[in-house]
Amino acid sequence: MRLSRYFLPILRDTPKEAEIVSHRLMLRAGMIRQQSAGIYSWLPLGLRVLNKICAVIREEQDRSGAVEILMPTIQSADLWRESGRYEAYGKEMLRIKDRHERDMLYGPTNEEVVTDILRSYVKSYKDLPLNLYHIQWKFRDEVRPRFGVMRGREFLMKDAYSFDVDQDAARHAYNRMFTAYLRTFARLGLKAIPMRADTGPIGGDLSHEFIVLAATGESEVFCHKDYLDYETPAVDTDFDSVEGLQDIFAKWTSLYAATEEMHDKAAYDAIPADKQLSARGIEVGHIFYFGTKYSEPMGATVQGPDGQNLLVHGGSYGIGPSRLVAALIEAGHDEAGIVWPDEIAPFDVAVLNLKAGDAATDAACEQLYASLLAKGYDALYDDTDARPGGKFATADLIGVPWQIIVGPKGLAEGKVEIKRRAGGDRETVSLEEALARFKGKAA
RNA sequence: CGGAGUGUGGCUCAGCCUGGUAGAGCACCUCGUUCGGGACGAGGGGGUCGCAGGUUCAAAUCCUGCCACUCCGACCA
Repeated sequence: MRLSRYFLPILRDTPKEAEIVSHRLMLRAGMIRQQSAGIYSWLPLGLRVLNKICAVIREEQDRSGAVEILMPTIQSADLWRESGRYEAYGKEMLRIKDRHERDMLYGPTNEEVVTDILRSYVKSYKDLPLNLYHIQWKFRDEVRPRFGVMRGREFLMKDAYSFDVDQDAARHAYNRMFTAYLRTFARLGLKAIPMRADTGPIGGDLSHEFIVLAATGESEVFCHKDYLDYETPAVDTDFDSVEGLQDIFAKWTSLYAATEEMHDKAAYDAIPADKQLSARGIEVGHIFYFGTKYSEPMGATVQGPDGQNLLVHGGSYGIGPSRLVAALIEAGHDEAGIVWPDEIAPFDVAVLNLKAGDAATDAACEQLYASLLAKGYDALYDDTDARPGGKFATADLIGVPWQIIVGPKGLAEGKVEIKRRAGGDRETVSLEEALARFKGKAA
């Protein structure tokens, strides 16, 4: 992308409403624009990051055996009356009427819709297990939205729904998502610790929140320090192995870890003092097993081998990609701006032309830029006539992991500079070497 | 929903107390000089002062009501 043709509205001043660092940086880097309390437009840079996060989530959901669908944002109140939640949900649910005065709502979650899909098509135990997920915008009319996209009213959510013939099978489905979540957050460069959680209005008796430790987290959390050193389940994890996944689950739940609501002071005090970890945390994922809570009132059954109708056992599993953008910034930033994990950065590499208009620097930059594109990189070419200092500041602010700095002085000796965003290490190399250094995105 | 604030050009803010017909910096446009860590000079464009009503010869400024947004708390798969 040529910066001169892109839409990147960088702000030099920090908008006054932003209190926490992720919100400030998202506004300054031109990633989002607030349209209303807790409701945001995603600008090109923000959308790139959001899409990259979704791509990682999709890969790990697919790997675990979940199947992607897409359900609507607007739902009929009738389904929610069936489950009993139309009355139970409260003012957080945005209720609307269509032109025929029919009660509709903007979905805060999708258990009812997905259960309706399941009961309509799935009639045999042979069709289970099944896990359907989608990535869709949700709306919850929070009393007090805050912290930018960290706690918005409208937010993107990946929600998966598992269906199984009995509790044991559902337990395995739960472990699959548990494992997929460990892998997803690790790939995003986050240390997310599963903690026993309250099940809230969704109900059920098995639930974990995945918490990222961050100074600006919304809740207080307590856990055993050893979790920080636990290894992420491998890429070749067998998601069909009941024992294998149960082992992973057992290991990752063996030590104490709880949020404030579930905190057991006695159990925490029993941890050796040097292993106690009390910190603030951001909830980035939440998984539930809720049994027949929805299948029973909504009549979702399959026929078993003996011809009997069995109520389907369900679970639901959520990750908030839009909140993750903020969580990643909270976890990765410095004075100059955002430091993304390489896989999530909006651009892989930037070419900074320090003197646009100079024939030699233009030619070298064009060559580098074309080469990077040909090798599959998301490359950003700053071909504007901005001051060099501004170019450095912009590239650092938006967090481009690799920056190739091309100016007339260095070029006179055939040299360019390669800078690593994280840590700021710089290296002067020949133009040829810079070209060779970036071998291809897959490599 | 309780408490506290804020609304003035795209952004950050001054002006309000003590009414007199709107300013600064950044950003933007033009020209020139520049260009290796957010340049400089000259010229220029852009504002229903959140909205409505009231007081007054006169309202960004005073009064009333409303709206929006922010922060603290309660709330929150």
